[in-house]
Amino acid sequence: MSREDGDADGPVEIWCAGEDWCAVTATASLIGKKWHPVIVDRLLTDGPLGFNALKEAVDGISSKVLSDSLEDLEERGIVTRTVISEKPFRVEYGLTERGRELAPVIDAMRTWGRDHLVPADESDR
Amino acid sequence: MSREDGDADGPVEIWCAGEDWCAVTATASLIGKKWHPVIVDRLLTDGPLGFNALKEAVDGISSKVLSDSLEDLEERGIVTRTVISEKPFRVEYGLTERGRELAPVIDAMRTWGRDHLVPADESDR
DNA sequence: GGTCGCCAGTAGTAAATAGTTACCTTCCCG
DNA sequence: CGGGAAGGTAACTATTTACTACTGGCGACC
Repeated sequence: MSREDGDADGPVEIWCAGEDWCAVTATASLIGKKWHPVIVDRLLTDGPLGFNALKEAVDGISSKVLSDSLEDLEERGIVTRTVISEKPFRVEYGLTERGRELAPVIDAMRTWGRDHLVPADESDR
Repeated sequence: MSREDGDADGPVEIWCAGEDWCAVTATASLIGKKWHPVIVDRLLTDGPLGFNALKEAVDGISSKVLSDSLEDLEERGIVTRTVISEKPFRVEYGLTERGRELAPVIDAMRTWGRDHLVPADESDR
């Protein structure tokens, strides 16, 4: 199962049903997936990571979901998967340019979260 | 079923499992729901809307999903549901201050989408 | 040369989310 | 009175996402 990169070097084709193209809907279909933003965030912060290192970094995700998510993100040209060594089989996940440009989105999310959400155990209610 | 507003006037309590609080994960759990960003976008753009007007604006969503989404967003203090008139029963959905502050996130999403995604029918492949 | 643990995942299944179709109630208009 | 708009709900199906386990290669230790 060699994940084909296909159109990873051009804009991803997504059609937003309805009268006109909707960038918000399209973007939501990419990062509106619970774990995708965190994965991208960790890759932005901690640079290229191996599978298990990324799993640790994301903290709470399962192997399967991470695997599926990475496959999805790779297909969409956001994440790169590089085989570093064959014999002691090692891979590294990183971001494409397109992925790195998601930084403002992730950052806006973090800012909003910091301002409007609180950890449950710190609450005074 | 009077949707209780509860903690709509304070930060929502969400705990990000693991060693430290993660604002990105928490925010993703709120807006990482396919339609939530678009709903917020439309409310930001077109101001307060009635149920069916919002359904038209979002273009593609079903009554059920819109209903569920609005309930969810209301519980989290992002959307307000105001009964405008009782006898010819009319409601209006709008954004709270917290909801309005999602604007930068939505905007970043729209910008990214415009730069990196294209409508399917415009593609040359 | 066995077995411990690290690395990179799969398999199978459960739970959540989204979508479909149908239907309900109250008004207002003609 | 009949039909349409507003604002949904109910029941069911389909799809997606998530979780618990487990596999299998390789290297290091003993």
